[in-house]
Parts: sequence; structure tokens; C-alpha cells
Amino acid sequence: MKRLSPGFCNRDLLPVEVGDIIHLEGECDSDGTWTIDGESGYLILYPDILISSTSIANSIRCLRRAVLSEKFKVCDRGSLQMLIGTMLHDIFQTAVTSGFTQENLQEIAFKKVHGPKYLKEMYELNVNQIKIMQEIEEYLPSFTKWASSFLHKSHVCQQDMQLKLPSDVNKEDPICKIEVTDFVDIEENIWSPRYGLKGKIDVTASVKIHRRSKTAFKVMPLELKTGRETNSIEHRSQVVLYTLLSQERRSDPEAGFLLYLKSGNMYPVPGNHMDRRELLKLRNQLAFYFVHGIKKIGSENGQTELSPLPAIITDKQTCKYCSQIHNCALYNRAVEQDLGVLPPDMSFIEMQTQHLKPSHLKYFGLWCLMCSLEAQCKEGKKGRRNIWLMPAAERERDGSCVGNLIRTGKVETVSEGRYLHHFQSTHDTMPATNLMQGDRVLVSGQEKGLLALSCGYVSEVNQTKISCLLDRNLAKLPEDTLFILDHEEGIGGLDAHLGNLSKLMENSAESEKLRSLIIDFHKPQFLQHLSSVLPLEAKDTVANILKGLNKPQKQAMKRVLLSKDYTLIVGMPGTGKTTTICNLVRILYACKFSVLLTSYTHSAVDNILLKLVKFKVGFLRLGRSQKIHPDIRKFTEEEICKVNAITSLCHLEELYNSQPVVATTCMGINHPIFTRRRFDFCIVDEASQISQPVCLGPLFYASRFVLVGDHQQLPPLVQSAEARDLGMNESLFKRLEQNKEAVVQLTVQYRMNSKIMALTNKLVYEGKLECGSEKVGTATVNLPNLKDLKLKMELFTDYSETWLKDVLEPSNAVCFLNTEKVPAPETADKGGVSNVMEAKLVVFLTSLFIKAGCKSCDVGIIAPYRQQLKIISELLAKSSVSNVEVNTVDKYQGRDKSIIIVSFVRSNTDGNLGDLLKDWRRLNVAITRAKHKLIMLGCVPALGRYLCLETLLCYLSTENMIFTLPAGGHEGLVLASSV
DNA sequence: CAAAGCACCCTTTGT
Repeated sequence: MKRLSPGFCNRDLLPVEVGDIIHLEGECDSDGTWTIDGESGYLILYPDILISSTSIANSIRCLRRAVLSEKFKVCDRGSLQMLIGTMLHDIFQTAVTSGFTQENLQEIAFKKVHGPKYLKEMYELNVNQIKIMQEIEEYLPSFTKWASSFLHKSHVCQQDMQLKLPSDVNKEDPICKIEVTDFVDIEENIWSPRYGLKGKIDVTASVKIHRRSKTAFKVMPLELKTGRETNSIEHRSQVVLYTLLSQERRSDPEAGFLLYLKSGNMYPVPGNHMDRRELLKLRNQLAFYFVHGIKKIGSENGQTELSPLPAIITDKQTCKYCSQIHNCALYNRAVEQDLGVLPPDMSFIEMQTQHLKPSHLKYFGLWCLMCSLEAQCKEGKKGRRNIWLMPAAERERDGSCVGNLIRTGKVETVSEGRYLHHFQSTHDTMPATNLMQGDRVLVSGQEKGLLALSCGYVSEVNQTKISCLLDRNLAKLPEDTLFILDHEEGIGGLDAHLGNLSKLMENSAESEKLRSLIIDFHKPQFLQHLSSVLPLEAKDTVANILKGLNKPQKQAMKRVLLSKDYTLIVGMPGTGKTTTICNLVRILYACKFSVLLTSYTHSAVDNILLKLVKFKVGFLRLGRSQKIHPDIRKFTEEEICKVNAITSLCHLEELYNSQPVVATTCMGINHPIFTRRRFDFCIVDEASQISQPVCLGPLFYASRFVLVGDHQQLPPLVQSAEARDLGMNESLFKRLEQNKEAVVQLTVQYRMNSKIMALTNKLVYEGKLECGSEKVGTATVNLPNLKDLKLKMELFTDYSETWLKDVLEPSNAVCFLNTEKVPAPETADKGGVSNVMEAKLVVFLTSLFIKAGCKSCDVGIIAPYRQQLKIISELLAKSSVSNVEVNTVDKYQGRDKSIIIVSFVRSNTDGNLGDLLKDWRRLNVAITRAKHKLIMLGCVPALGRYLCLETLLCYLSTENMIFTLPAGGHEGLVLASSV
């Protein structure tokens, strides 16, 4: 691999820039000159960007469309022809193992059409199974015809074929007959960092090429096509690319075949060097656009802007059927025209975008830019290229991979395309790994050339074994094959963002309404009287539910019922957000409204559902089973389909329409149900933590929405500082909050006692928060053995540590332990920032509270840094304390414990405390998790350098809640902990 | 200077 140096820059051939990474293949002189010409050699630009063969084939007609399809993936919708195509592929591939007789093909076809596999797609297209079967049956005779001419020595009666292989000597006779002797693989998945390509080969076959002079054997790719028999450049190109991909696994096949399933005709496609090179040049152009989607303007720390895409083509015929036409026009209008790039034909741009106002285009452009910045930032941190660039041992150390595995036991076929595999380490025990149940994994062979054999999900990990549900059956590989499992974190992960943004710009009633509310801030409308929405028969039920609620909660319910557009519910800490949402759903359900219930995380969705279950509100839960709470799984589509053996379209439709309440995550909205169902209300929980484009997703499917959150708690996480500065971490909740009439605040809280509550009231909520009852306000920690403990401590030590008494005292609900004099400095290593002394103190206090009679599950430890959590967990394990939850601030949001110990970690003299502690919202979350006792540890003068912490410390000091630990005071702890 | 979450992916066909 070479880094391009100045001077090597031929813009006619390839759009490269200084600094771009290339891979060269071919002849190299002693003076370092590479020869790449019509005979040999390739140049691959950014070989670590793997581009699919279909993308490249698609870019032949229009490069711009191929780039757009990559950005706006979700915008490409399916069609009936596509579904038939996929099914015919599947049928052919199944016949490969069971035979091509008409009877067998009929049987396979019937099973596929009436099986569960394609039901969702049929639902989406709203076609019936009988029609699909008819279409498919037309093809089957050609399957048999193909088999009889090309399989098993039947080539004798076959017509001659012309095939000239690149390696053939000049005068070799191109006339030949082809015999397929064996099927090596189907849907073989290949990633090639050598050519920068990826793809799946329909059929990999062993082929005998019979010629008059001699017979040749080759393993070749076979590409199936169900459409019109065009033998077009697009089709042939795909085959040529597969001949390149094949080289990752075996020697150059030199050619492949195009098989048209409608006629049974098969055409040879040689992989000539010039064709390959032309296609790789096309690939390089795509790679260039993928890498250079944005560029810095001005000098060093200048701003970034979006780059123009490949030019708009002038061939109207091609545009007529383009699935990206909307995004093509939109991007030109919103982005390129500002850069001075004008289209060849203004009228089509006009037509596609005339419904959009300048404000809409501006919003679209800005969010595209922010998403690109964030994608680039993420890509730089952990691209999937590490899988082939980083040695396995190094990845293993990070915990993102497990190597040296061999397959054990049998491969179980769970359903079509899902195979359960078990792996064992060749070492005695499984190495430590971050891989968890439900994680997406990529399986490769340890040997070079076996990259990306299959992918799937982890179904179980323990000390000795790891089990995965994979998309391919690996039993065919030799038994001693060594495997590596890599955590597949996905690339960028901003597909949903861009898809939703594009949808927001569509010319539809739903999109127009959302644009006016969200972009143009149109005032949300409300009805005047409840009687107009409340059906008579629901009145009693609703009144009953309302009876159990506090005032602001009742207020919230009314607001939602009266809303015509949206409502924002501010759920301050401990105010019963989940209960409120649960009651809201009950009320809407009673009023016969349909509800789409969503949140960012699976666990938040399930928390509400777990409450809802008790009230006999029926719902359908969508999403991957493994990520869903075990008690909720029986309400998932997957489970219901399995239990009821649903294999017909009308039963599936019935299921999809069976419940007025549908629950899923914001990202789960690509489910086929949303192509046809609409809802009266959409509720989004955790809304203040979701970025705008993602939050938008579910809103398209409902006529009104309710966002629940609290923007005083953590905002959406944005890694790119530039994107953050442009406003990417502003949630939709925050954006809409300026419309005060839509906001209701839940101010009555049931979590914290009054002293803990006072803290956040002072810091954040301006005294709005109040305790739900006298009991809540005066509650203290329950330490039944405290007296005993105190006595023992006085016996064994001189118990001069008065601060210890103070900290243990239940009535001191809030304590800040100042480590200034101890001292307790921070340390930083590659794992992150930590503070060992603070960790020791935390563990000491924890065990003391447990000795005083507190249950370990009632204690929670919070730190902003993972490294600190690691050290604390290790120390806890050593002192055999278990069941104490140790977690980051971010993970504790939405939860509580009786006692919370916060370790602030940062303690230095150079003034830099990092970004994490700067955010007052993170601080707010940290100090509002404790019900009865909040203990904070940190160095007062160091922390005081940040404004939000200074404000906190100032207040604590006036309330006499700061206890300065004596110098070397920690030494006594060893003694004390032996008590 | 490091916080967390979600996501199936590559294909299928039409000029």
C-alpha cells in the first residue's frame, strides 16, 4: 500500500487527491516505476473501502445514482419483479442440492411461496401467494432445460459455445462445450481488500470445458438473472467482477457465466484484463466520492462543506426509472447549487423540489453535512477495516474479537438461512471478550483468503463455548479450520438519519405536516374540549385511570388528548415517566386510539411494556427477539409467528392488524408493517437523547406525537466536535420545547428525599421539583447494623475518623468527600482516565455500608470513566462484594438506587478535566440517581475549575455537606476495613 | 482523551 505523493495525479483517469491511499498491482522496475497497462497491473484507490459488485455495475449508466444509493440506502424500495427474482434465485440454489426435475422444482417453489420466509415482502407489496406461484411456475421448465444441457455429461447434445480465456494461446480454438460437474458453493460471500470489492456469488461451480484439443477444469462464478435476456454490459460486468472476487478464495477462474433463468440460456463472460481494469477504474471513482463526501474549506481549522456528487447525466430515459431521482434533485438544489453546480436541465430539479421552501432545503443541507461529519469521525475511530488491517492478537486484546476457534458439535438449521454454530477455543478457556449475546458478528477463517465467510448473531457466550446463529452453514469446511469471530459494529450507522431526512423532504401530506411543525415551527394546535375526543363509553375507564395520578400527570394526559399536532412531556428525575407513559397508553387504548410506542433503546420500550402487561392492554412488539426482554418476547412478531406457525399472507396481515398498540425502537421502523399501517398517536420515550433525524422516523406513521424526555439530562451523543458545534446534539425534544403551549412538566417526584432533591432544584430545576409525599421527602437509608458497626469500629480503631461517622449517618443524605489532602491524583493510560485512591475509598465505603446492613443491590457506584469502573469492579471482586452495580453516568440515566456513590476521578493541577465533566446535564444525571444517600468523592479545588461543578460545590459548602478527608487518612482505612 | 445506542446485508428488476 502506498500513500500518494505530490506529482502523481492524473485527473483525466482518476480523481485523486494528495494524501489518498492506493494499492498497486503489477510490474515494478528497480527505480520504483510501476507499469499498469492493457496487459497487466491495477491501481486500487482506497482498497479498504469495499464496494459491492452491484454498486459498480449500477454506476455504469449513472455514477451519481450509485453514490446516492450508498448514502440513501433505505430509499430504494422493492418491487414485485425483484421479489420474484429473489425467490427464483432461492429456488435454483435449493435445486442445486436436490435436483432439477419438474416435480422437485414444483415442490421447492410451493414450499417457498407458502413458507414463512417471503411473507413480509409479500405483505409489503400487497400481492397474493397464488399470483406469485403462477409467475414462478413459468420459469421452472427452463430450469430443467438448463440442467439437461449443462449438468452431468449432457453436454454431448448441447450447442457449441464460444469461450476464449485470457490465458489461451493465440490460435486456440474458442469453440467448446461446458459441463457443470459440481456445485462448490451458493451465495458465497467474499470481501476483497485486495481489489476493494465485496459481493455474493450466486453459484460457484466446478466446470469442465470440453474442447477439441483438450479439456480444462475450472471453478467458476455463475450469475443468475431472472429479467429480460439482455446480456448487457451491466450483467456482464457483474460476472467480470466476480472473477476478481473469486481470487480471494482460489485461482483465477478467468471467466464466469451469465445464466438467464427465463430461457435457460447461458452465456460465457471472459474476465479480460482490460475489462477488469475499466471496472476497477469505475470502482475507484466511486471510492473517491465515498471518501471525499465533505471537504475542509479555508485553512487548517476551517469549516467543512459537502462536496458535489458526480455530475447529473443528460439521458432522460435512464432518469425516468431511477429510484434516487428525488435525492438527486434534492441534493443538487440544497447543496450543489450553493456551490455553483448547476444541472444540465433545471426543469426536472424544479419539478422534484418545488414543494420545498428555502428553510427546508437549508435544514436538509445542514443535517446532511452534520451526518457526514459524524460518519467520518466514527469511521476514523473504528472502521471495520481493522478486521483485515490489524493483527488478530491486537483485536483480541481490545476484546472485539475472538480467534483460534474450532467448530464443535453439529450445525443446527434453525430456519432457512439461519444456522446455529458452536465454537470452542483451541486453548482451554475462552479468552476474555466483549462479545455479548445478540451482538452482530463476522466469521472469518484464520487462514488468509477466508475473510468474511459468514455473518450472524451471538446467541450464547460462556467460559468454554460461543454459539452463533449464522447466515451460512459452515459445516462444509474442513473440520480443523480455525475461525475468528469479529464484532461487526456496522459502518457509520447513519443510514437511518439520511433516509429519514430524505423522507422529510418528500412531497407527501405527512412530510409536509412534519416540515411545517419541525422546520418552520408552526404553532401546535389544540382542541378546546375533552368531550370532543373522549368517547362516551371510555369516560369511566379514563376517569378511573386519572384518579390514581398526581396533578401534573393528569395535566399531561389532558394535553395529549387535546393535541392535534404534538405534546412534549418533561419528565424530571424520579417523576414516574414510565408510569405516566403506561397510563397514557391505557387511556388512549380505552379511547380506541391506535398507538405507536417507541424509544431509542429496546430496554426503555420493554420497561413500559412490562408495566402495560399488567393492565391487559394488548400490543405487538416488533424487533429482534434477542434484544427484547424475556417476559416480553411472547408478544413479538417472531414468537407469535412461530407459535401459531403462520405461513399465509392473510394470517400475517391479521397479526399486523391485531393490536391497536405497536411497540418498537426508533430504528425499527423499517419494518414492512409501516408500509401499510398508520397510527393515531406516536409516543417517543427518551426523546431528549435521540438525534433529530432518528426521532423523526416513527413520526411519519402517526397523525399526532408525544415526546417524553428531559433536556436537562443527557443529550444525543455526537462524537464529531464540528458536528456538535453545528447543533447536531440538539434533540427534536429540545428544538420543539420553545413552543411552551405544547410542554407539560412532571414536577412531582417519588425518588429522592428532600435533601438530595434540593441539590438539583438549586442547580437545574429552579425549585420546580417537589416531593410526592412527606414520606418520600423524609426517607433515609436503612442501616439495621449501624449501631453494631459503630461499636466494633470504636473497639478496633480509635475511631478518630469523625468524617466516617458523618458519612455513615443516615440523616446526612448528601456528603461530598474532598480528597484534596489525601491525596488522590488521577492517572491516565491507554485504557482511559482513572483514580486508584478514589477507587479504594469507594470500595471501602461500599463494604462499610454493606456491613451496616444495607443490601448490596441497593448500592450503586457511578463514575464518568470506564477505566475507573474497571478498577472499582476489580477491587470489589477482591473484597468479595458482589451485586453492587458499577456503571457510567450515561448508563444510569433513567434508574435509581438507595445509596449512590459517585467518583468524579479527575484530579490534577494543569486545569484540564476533559469534556465529560463539563456537561452539567451529565452532572445532573449523576446527582439525581440516589433515593436516600448520595456520596460524592473528588478533589474540590480541581473540580471547582468547571463552572457547573463550582456551582454545586458552592451550594454544598453553604450547606456544610463537604467533608475534607485528613491527610493520609486513607491509611486508617485498611485497619477499619478489617472490622 | 474516549460517553452509548441502534442497525442485517447484498441483492433482486426496470429502461
